[in-house]
Amino acid sequence: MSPSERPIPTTTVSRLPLYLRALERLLELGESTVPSEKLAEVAGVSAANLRKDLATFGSFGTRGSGYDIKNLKVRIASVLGADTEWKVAIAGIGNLGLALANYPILAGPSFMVAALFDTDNAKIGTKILGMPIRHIDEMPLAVAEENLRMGVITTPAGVAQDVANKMMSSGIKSILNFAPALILAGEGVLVRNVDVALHLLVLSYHERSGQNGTGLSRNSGR
Amino acid sequence: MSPSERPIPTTTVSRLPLYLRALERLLELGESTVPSEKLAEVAGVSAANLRKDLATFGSFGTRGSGYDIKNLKVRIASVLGADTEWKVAIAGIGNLGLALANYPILAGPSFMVAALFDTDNAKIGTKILGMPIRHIDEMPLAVAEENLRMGVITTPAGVAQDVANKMMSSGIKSILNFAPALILAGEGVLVRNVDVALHLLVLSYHERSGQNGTGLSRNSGR
DNA sequence: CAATGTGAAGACCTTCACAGCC
DNA sequence: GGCTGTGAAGGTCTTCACATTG
Repeated sequence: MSPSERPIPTTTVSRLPLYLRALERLLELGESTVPSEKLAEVAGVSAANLRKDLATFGSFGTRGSGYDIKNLKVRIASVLGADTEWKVAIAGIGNLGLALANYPILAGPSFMVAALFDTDNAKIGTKILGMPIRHIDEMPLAVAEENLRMGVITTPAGVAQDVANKMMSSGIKSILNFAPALILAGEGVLVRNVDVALHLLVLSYHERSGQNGTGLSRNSGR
Repeated sequence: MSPSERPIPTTTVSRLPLYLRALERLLELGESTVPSEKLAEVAGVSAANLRKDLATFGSFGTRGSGYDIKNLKVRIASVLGADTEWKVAIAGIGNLGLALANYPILAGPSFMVAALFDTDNAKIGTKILGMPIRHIDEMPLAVAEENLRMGVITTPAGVAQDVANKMMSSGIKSILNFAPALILAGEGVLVRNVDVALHLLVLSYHERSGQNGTGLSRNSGR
């Protein structure tokens, strides 16, 4: 448990998960070592950018041969906190909430869906994956008792801010918001918006104004 | 149909949908005009940033009173192409694909789910929202015949690139990828990754390294 | 000799601050 | 007077290019 490294630029942080993915793919392909050029290509960034990113928290390449994949993977995972298991709460158990509760990655080593909340009395008490759907008013207690650290909002837009407020006042500082609504976050709280409509509008601009993409895939990060 | 304005920086494009959202909220509140200061606050950006963004494609504020909300909304919608209806195809009709097919925004004025694809014979032929689930091999034909312009990938990671390739070779140039996989895009193709795991990893870093957020909500864009 | 790590340069983006307009 | 639109300044991020190292 490395407590706190030197602060890393947000642009870099948003690319680290990409590198993790790329490293995983390379491992699957049976590689054990990789030069920045290749890793950058798989991740969809420039080699210089990749090296600068890695340099912000250490230097663990070998000149002449590149990076040891397993080693780098462990290192990045540690920086990101992916070596810990974070307990995630989902609020709003409709189609999307259900889909996410069953999402494979959320069942991976780093994240675990540990609580489900809704306000619909017809749903409360029902069990999903062995977990009962609880009323959202029970959130403060549940967060404290079960050490829930992240919240996912999959409610309708109208109540998204209320739900976010409830999460924040319960002590949750990291929120992933799927509701098509702008969320005002409190001090020290990080909200990542995964707003499908917003993404589609960016794609819409791309369609409207002809092809101007570089061909590289970009993440919603930032 | 304004054909092609002067190119707009991607950072600006990724904020325009936020402004659209903010303007909608202000309209609901009964406002009809708004100064940059207020609009920026609702959208979660700085006032100067907002004004610079708008300046990239025109100038339609009124000094002394601000912006006419309806007018600005129409203007931004036009720049983004949100005044057109884009037909969206969804590939991978599992929990997540189903949830998105039923997603309210996709039923809004700008986007319309017009085709569903899968490879599971048990699902093919089944109707969702009146639409049959078709085999993914029918995609090239469907894209051409029905003028599908955007693709949403909600398949397992393992086949995501194959599905993306199929979309691209069918002529789709705008892809929203929900699969936890890196997608290599062709020339002129824009892929937006909505990778839940990637977002959670960024949140994980935030948790790990203590509160360093500004309190402002940021979108996945870029 | 191949490939990293990194100053320096360059590109891009945001903020500042104010002239100009309603 | 209030507020936009915008040059100029300030920051931040990315790319370049190369000295350095295994």
